[in-house]
Amino acid sequence: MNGAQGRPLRADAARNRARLLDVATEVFTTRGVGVPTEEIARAAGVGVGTLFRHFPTKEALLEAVMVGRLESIAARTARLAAEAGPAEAFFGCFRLVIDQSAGKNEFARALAAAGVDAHAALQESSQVIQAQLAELLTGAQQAGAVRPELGLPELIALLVGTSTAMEHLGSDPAARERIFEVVFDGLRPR
Amino acid sequence: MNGAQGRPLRADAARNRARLLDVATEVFTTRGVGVPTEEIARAAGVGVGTLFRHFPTKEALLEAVMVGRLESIAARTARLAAEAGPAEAFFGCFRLVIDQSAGKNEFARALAAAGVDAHAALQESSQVIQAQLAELLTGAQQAGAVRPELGLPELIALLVGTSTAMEHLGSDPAARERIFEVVFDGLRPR
DNA sequence: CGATAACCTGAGTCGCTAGTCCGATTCTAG
DNA sequence: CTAGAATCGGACTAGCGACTCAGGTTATCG
Repeated sequence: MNGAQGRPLRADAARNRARLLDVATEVFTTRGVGVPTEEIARAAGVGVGTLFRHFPTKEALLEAVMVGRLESIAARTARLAAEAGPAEAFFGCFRLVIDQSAGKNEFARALAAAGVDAHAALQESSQVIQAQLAELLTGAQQAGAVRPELGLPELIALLVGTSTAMEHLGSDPAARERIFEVVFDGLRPR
Repeated sequence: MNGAQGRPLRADAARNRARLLDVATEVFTTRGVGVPTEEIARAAGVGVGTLFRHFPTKEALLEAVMVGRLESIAARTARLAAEAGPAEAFFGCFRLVIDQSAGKNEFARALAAAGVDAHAALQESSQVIQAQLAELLTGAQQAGAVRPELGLPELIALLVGTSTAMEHLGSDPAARERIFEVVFDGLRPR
């Protein structure tokens, strides 16, 4: 994550940075991006100054959190894609992305709203995932498991949409499953 | 909307109120709820004082905008439901709600975030629509056009999700149509 | 065990925005 | 046309939250 630029962080600094990221991920995900920075600093047991030393901007903190989540998703997706046939891999990854994306939509909005559409680091991880998704999609399409007329933009829109639908459903597992059935059946060829 | 309480508004006051609502609807929908109140007042050609005279709170303004949109949707839904068979009515209203809901999701969030979940006026219009949707749903299910295991919560989640998916697609009509096909096919019985 | 550079702290600054207040400005009844 | 009540305008206040800085603290190296 921290590309090991220049010199290594001092031990306590590295600890604080990691703690900050953990807490921020937790807080932003469960309570939204509107939570004040000071509260995150307190929850991590450091002063605001420390937070801003590591992440010069609230936006930078959001971005770091986002990159972490994206990288985690990319890793799991890669593993899953290697272990299953085209159809299972595709639908399995669809589920995975949805399950891992609680609150992620709000992040993306906040970042998009705050100036540049997406910074370099973000765009990179994002493109890794998009490439994976594209490959899964064409694989599943060639296997006859997904409608051939769909492209990557539609897939992404459906992922975001399904994620939002799940957020509005609370955590009733049966209802979630019904949503998955609707979407998956709709994705299959006529 | 303004339930004709007490005395009628003075002519200029009524004009200003309507203008304010129009502008707010436009601005909030296209640029999000973060736009400062003062900007809305200026765009409507009045001072902030006037805005706050008519809507004592920014939240109240949001709510008024929301109620207006909900009422408009409810009216169109009712018309459409009366003029078509169960299946056409159901799918037609689904489209209608999606088309009319640009930016509405953000409203709902903002309101939910700002204190009480939904105020009286909002809840009323919202329940009108929910009742309509419930009726359309069971009608379509009895006609065998929609999977019988789906309930109103799932339908609403799908509406919100589809709306979000559309937002992420820009305005490419062909792609929008493909999303509709996926969702509609998924809604039909196995 | 110092010496020193890196790091931490948190009160304070700055900018932004929701909401107030009252003199100035219409509208409308008669 | 005129009184006067309703309405308007927009400078002003209050409060919040992102970000800074002048010390005090601590890891690390020789």
